[in-house]
Amino acid sequence: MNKKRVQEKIKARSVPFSQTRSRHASETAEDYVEAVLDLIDEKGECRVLDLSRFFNVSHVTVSRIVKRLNDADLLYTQPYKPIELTDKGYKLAKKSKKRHEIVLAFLIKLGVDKANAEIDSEGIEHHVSPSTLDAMKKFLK
Amino acid sequence: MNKKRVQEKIKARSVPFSQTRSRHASETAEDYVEAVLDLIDEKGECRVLDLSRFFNVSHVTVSRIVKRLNDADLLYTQPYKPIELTDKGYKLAKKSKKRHEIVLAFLIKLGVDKANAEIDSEGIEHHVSPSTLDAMKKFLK
DNA sequence: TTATAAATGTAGCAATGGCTACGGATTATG
DNA sequence: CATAATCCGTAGCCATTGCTACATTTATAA
Repeated sequence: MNKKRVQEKIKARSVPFSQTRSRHASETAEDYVEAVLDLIDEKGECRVLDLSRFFNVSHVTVSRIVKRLNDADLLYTQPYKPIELTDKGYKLAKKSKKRHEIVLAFLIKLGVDKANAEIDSEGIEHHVSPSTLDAMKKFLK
Repeated sequence: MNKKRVQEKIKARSVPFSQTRSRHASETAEDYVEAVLDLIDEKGECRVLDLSRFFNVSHVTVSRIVKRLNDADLLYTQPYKPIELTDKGYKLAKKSKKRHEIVLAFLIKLGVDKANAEIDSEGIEHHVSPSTLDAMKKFLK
């Protein structure tokens, strides 16, 4: 096999990595809108400090990310006020939450203990294609 | 429920996120040593440009990461020379590769098409606890 | 109402992982 | 062996996500 051909073969294997990188980019947004949805559900409103506790990061980290997601029209925030979801953010949150629940239920049905299933599902949910999600749903039935 | 109790409840849910963040930190290292192992296997040696093609990133990105992994004693590199794995790097690579293969085989057996299984397994493999990996192995039998 | 506590914002630092542009080193080829 | 092609290093930019320290705003309580 000549050199060019080898290089093309190597390049061809890069697709999963490019995809994974692009999924990483949306992870934060998905986690945050999902958390906002949960927190509003559970305590009536969502504050910067609630998110900071929820993710176990400093309030500064949260506040910066919230600002960005506000600019991305995923949530709505004003200084010293509770955080709310936009329509776009709400839809994304619902979708992420659903996917997260399916992955968690899937792992548990697969035989994983609850503690590990909760940890792993959080990492895995962002890397599940519609095709894999379907397969998990079928397995659950 | 009083305020303190609510805050503790929220904080308790942060564990999966902390875990996921710490797993993210080792993702790059695992991907790189695994790639080095594969590339040495396939073309006899591993060069910066091979990795750059493999991951579809610039050679600069690769070169910086390679330097860091060299400092972390995972691989061995000298200017303008091929990259080799240290013992520590080799062990990590073998372990990652094995885990990656199991996740991929698992997804395929679950009914996911090969293309999506390859993409998803790359993202998922870094978020699979030993417990989940065991469950996948059992499913494969 | 005023003092304190709690919540949030801002400034600024570090590490990581993207990039382009440029130049030096090495290898291949005529 | 000289020149071209390829490989790789360095400088320096950006975005993201951590952090501490300090300032400001809002809420609570004396």
